[in-house]
Amino acid sequence: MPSLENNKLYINNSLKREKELFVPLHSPNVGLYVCGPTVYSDVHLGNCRSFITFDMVYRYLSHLGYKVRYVRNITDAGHLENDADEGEDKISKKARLNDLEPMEIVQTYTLGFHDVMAKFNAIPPSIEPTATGHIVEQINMIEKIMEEGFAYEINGSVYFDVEKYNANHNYGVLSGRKIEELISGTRALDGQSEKRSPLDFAIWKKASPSHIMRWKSPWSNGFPGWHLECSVMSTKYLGEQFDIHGGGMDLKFPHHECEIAQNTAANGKEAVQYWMHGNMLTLNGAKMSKATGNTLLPEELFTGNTDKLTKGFAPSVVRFFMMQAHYGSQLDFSNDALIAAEKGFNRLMEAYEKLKSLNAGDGSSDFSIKDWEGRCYKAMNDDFNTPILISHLFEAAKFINSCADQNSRLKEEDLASFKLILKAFIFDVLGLEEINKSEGGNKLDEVVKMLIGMRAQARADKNWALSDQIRDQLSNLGILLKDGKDGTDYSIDS
RNA sequence: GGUUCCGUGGCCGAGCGGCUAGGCAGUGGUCUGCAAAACCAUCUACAGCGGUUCGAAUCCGCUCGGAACCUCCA
Repeated sequence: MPSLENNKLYINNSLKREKELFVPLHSPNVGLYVCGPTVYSDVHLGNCRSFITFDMVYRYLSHLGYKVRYVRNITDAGHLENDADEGEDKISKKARLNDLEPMEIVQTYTLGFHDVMAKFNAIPPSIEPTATGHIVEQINMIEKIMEEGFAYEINGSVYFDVEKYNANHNYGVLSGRKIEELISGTRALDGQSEKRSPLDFAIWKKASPSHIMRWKSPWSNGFPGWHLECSVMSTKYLGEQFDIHGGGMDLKFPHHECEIAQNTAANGKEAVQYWMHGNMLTLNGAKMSKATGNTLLPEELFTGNTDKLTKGFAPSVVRFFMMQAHYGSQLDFSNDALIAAEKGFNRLMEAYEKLKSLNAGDGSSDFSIKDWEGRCYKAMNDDFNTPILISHLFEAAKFINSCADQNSRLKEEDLASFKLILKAFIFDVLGLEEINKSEGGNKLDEVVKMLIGMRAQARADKNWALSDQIRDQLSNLGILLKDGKDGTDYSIDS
């Protein structure tokens, strides 16, 4: 493993639109902020891809030896449903419709989110702050932005003055949008707006009488604008300047653009060094979206209980499927692709299992572990190129199989480091998990081994009828026997 | 309409000027009592048309097709 000083990690910085050498502000400490979910309904698989992507990023940075403070928020207020003026807070609305406390909604879906993340083997962030837990800080930031002259109050609401900000700063640095085009492209200039410009966005909204979620502020009883919470919480926990900010591609504009404006307006400098954007998971060629019903819930995926799938898939298989594509590329979800991924995943895991019981050969090795390790790091250092890493893992699998068939060999010390490196990349970095062979506990394993023993005897007696019967009946149960040179192994179809 | 991006073999997906990943599926072998697994070998590509270059899937232009964002979204 390369040392922190020697490792050269390149990150595709969305802000610069090019790969840049990653140099943390305060190495070995790294600050990572990722936009979390709005907890007003179940997370779908598209949401999960983003979080799994940044889980991988967090894992790799940690693996390299960085001390990462990983902050991912829970949006539990302030997320308006539509245009800022008429919009209702999503959580507030859901609570009103179901006659529940907003915090009941928040609790339900936060727990659901955590449950799904755990199934995907995502490591919880170091800090998971909520918007409602940081109202005071948000009010403070609004005051600061106002003091700097980049926001104005009208009727108890406070708006960020985009045009004023743009006079000395660049509103559009991230998204590549030009303010003039934004103005001309704005629809619904129906004169209802109290904002000075349609581009301005709310950082504090006065609550309408029906709005349940409200807090006292110098301007009104109201609630914070959605974009504000991320600026506030990232600043609070990671400082006015920090290393990496991640999120889905769809958040680039306006959310991230507004975050940049807020931070810069309040603190006079850009907060984020490297912006990373995960691309969309599509279904039938279009982005997953609750609004259109084009979604897949993790639960449907695990159980196969949906007409979009022919069977259920283990969370690790789905994770592996996602890792086979680069995080920056759009990925289309399909049953066929999942089945192919599952087979590949199983092959990789079986090779890893084989490696555990591999014997070292004497003399030299037929495979340069050191070179191979270098290639693995090179792939990950090139903007977290997990598909390339996986291709190297399959190369390793091929070699393991060859050793198991005694066509190749590996000397003692190489074998030891091979095991360590492969384990690190499969489990620590990619975050995959072995699908438990013996779901019914160890007893199933023992029973299968017993049957394998009986079959071996039958084969020795040339009792093919019996040996095939054992094999076929196990096969019908989804237990596949695999005859190798050193006896019989088995795998269980999920 | 504007902004960002993409079109790779039967399918999924890397590569982003020369060395033409990987997985799944296919084909031919080896092994095996047979089969599966495993191993070895192997066939299908770079949307179209121009241009730059000694050389392009990779750069430039145009055409066609698709996506995300410009309302909420991971």
